[in-house]
Amino acid sequence: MSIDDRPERYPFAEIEAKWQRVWEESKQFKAIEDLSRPKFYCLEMFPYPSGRIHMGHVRVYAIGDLLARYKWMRGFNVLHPMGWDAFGLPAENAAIDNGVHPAVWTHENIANMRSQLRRMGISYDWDRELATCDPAYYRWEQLIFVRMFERGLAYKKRSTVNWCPTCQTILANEQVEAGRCWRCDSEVAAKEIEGWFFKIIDYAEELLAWCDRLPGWPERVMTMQRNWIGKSEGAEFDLPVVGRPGLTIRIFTTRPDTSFGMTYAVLAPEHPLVDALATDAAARARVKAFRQDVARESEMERLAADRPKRGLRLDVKALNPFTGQEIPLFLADYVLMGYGTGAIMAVPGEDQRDWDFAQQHGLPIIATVKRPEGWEETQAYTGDGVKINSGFLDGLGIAAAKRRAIDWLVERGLGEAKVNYRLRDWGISRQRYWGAPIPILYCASCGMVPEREDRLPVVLPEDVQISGKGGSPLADVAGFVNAACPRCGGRARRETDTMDTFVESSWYFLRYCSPQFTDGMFDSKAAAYWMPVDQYIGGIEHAVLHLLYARFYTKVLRDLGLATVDEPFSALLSQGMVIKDGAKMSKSKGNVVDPDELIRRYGADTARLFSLFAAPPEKDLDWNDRGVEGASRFLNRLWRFIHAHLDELRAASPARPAGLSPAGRAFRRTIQETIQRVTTDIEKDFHFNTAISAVMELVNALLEFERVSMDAVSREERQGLLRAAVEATVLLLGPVCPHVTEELWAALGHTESLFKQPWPTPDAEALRRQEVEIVVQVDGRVRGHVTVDVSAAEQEVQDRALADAKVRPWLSGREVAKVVVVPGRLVNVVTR
RNA sequence: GCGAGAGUGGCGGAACUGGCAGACGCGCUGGACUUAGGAUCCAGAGGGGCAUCCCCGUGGGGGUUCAACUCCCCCCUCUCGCACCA
Repeated sequence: MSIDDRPERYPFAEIEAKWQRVWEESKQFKAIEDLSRPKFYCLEMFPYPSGRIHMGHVRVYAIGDLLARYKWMRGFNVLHPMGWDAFGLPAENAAIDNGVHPAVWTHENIANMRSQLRRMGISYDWDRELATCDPAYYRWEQLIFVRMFERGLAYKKRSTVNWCPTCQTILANEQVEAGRCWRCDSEVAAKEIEGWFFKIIDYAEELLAWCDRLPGWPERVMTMQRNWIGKSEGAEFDLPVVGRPGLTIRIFTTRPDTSFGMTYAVLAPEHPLVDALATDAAARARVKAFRQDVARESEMERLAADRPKRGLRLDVKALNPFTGQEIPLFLADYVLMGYGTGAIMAVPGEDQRDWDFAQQHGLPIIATVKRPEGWEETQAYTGDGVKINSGFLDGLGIAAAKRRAIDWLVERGLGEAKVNYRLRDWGISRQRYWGAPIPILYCASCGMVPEREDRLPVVLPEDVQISGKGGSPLADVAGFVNAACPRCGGRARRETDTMDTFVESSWYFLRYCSPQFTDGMFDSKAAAYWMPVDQYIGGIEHAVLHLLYARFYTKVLRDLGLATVDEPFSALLSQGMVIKDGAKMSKSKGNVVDPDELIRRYGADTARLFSLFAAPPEKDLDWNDRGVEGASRFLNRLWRFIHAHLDELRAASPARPAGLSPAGRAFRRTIQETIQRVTTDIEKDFHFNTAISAVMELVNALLEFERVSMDAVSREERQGLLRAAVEATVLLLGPVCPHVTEELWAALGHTESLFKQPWPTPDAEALRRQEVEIVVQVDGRVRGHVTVDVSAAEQEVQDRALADAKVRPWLSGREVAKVVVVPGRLVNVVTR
């Protein structure tokens, strides 16, 4: 007999389909702007329509729905939308593999995933659904691109970029993980190419500053963003090249105080000045060979930071402006062209990398900071101390010496204070088809010209051959490429790169505020009402990718006069991965759980219950099929109980708080305590797992009370309390298991939806205890328990504890040195 | 290497502000019901000592305290992020 045929199971399939239909037909979760009510914008990261939802989706959408429904019940006007991050490479790959057009493939996948999500019974306002591949969506992104272009925030440059040979496109820095493509894991190569960039560096300072002003974000994510932005303060100044008047090398340092210890200087191998410095043919040949060497190596093995540093000594020397001494110049692979000025002063005494290099090349090392007592010169010293061997800086501390050194440079016109960021501008050009076209044209007479706003959108043509063989597929579409110049009307060529799909996901949360708006990106009134997102939920993998881009784009939109918020997401919940057997679910490992199968066998409510119960949301969730059984058993038990007692429950009148039996009073307190616990678990730190375990305890107590109360208490009291407990259980469990609870709510005789009920609040009177159990310890070990009146004086509690029969033997023959009384908790008797 | 986080039963995980470690669930053991049990119900259960009772236990070592999973110091292990960023 198969599991599915068990007659004991409640009819979840029927119930779930029924309530999904009811909610949809009544448009129960439709969000309408209403200034008289507090709003709550609950958003989960929208999915890429890959074809099927996976367990990670089940988890994140279960979390989001719990919060959304909870907030509904708390009286908030909730916006809870869903849509599709619909542009992207997999659609193109599917086209290459199966000959299906990316648009067709994408729309089929959306239809399939939409129906899967509907079967989960999530409280979305489906009327706000959007897909980013819709021209009605990306036209606004193109408009913003034009505005950014006009302000210099979008620009084109030739540069060395990250090239994914498999995806055949540029990647942004954020999309390279340890030298590999974030999507396909191929090794990324350096390639010199022209591409479009967004000037995110202009916002580096503000993005960093707000990292301290978003208390609703996990510290972990903020730390990652701070590190990614990588602000460093220091100075930039010129080193004159000896014997070459007018020729100087600009360097950046965070330690201008160590300038007197500069014993050589280093340029990045690709530094543009190298050609001017290597004058004769032999020197040029050496430089060329060295560059090739470095290029080959850095492609092969750049992961090991501790590999030996390679260097090439140039024939020319530079001048240390602080000491007036000549110092050798090197090319070395440990200096990067992409950071600072691509050249450094080397201070081996106080920088470990310079120290390593100096050791390998026999270069002098000078200490410019006094070492602590017992310091052995086996490595660079990077700690604090007093300046030595540093001319006018001697005797100063490091911080003061930095300021003095910068002043000195400024006075002589040699340099200035400078702030650098690790963050680079966001490369958004993709040499691929399935993305939003960049609305730029190239005209022989006018040059680079943005498309006229009244001609937007630049629609992505559908009749395209996708071969996957390099180059932008759009370049082969004559009808797309050849166009009239927006300025002079002459012949022009369209840009054939498309935008990074992270651009679409950088503003979809704004579009949800007014998804059908046709006069602009979004209706500013609607956005002013709904924004910012009050709770954003998504995976940690976007800690710097999407979450940094979205913050940047929101600030750009604000500065363009569109958005009214500084930050898009007030609070962020980063949920952990779903793993099984200790590993991330993947086809190759054969440990994939299919949500469809799960819902078919157990129902959506069970799938949601287990997803929320098995682990707190920020931790990885270890999927366990037996655990799902347990969740299912719990719902069945509740279902059976309510149906077995339906007549009693329906007939019951609320238990009167006064005149309850002691057992009844205790049970009533359990109910109220559960309400309290569940509420704080949800509100305080999203600990849904403990909230659910509290409800499970209530159900256990309910079954127990049902067993023992038959003879112990009056019929009226029993039925009233059973009803109170059952109603609390159903209400508290509603946001977790909405279908079965809605059905049970109706079965109890209610005619209005469970999700229109106010969230229960605990009765303070019932929570109050008359007696408390006090732990009695002797020398820190539990030896007994006494029950005392809550109002008992400390002395009385102490006397009772010392008199307790279990405690007394531990005191005989010992002298009581001290008694610690913690009111309401414990007594600790310290003996000598 | 730098930065962040985490180490608690056989497993997932609880434990408020320092106050009974192991809630809840899984698995396990025993029992009931049953033709049957992979359903359901009841009971048990960190490890050890025949045991009402006691000892030992939150990665390891030290410390503070009447009292430490929780606070402080040192060490070990694991996960994640960055990876020569001057």
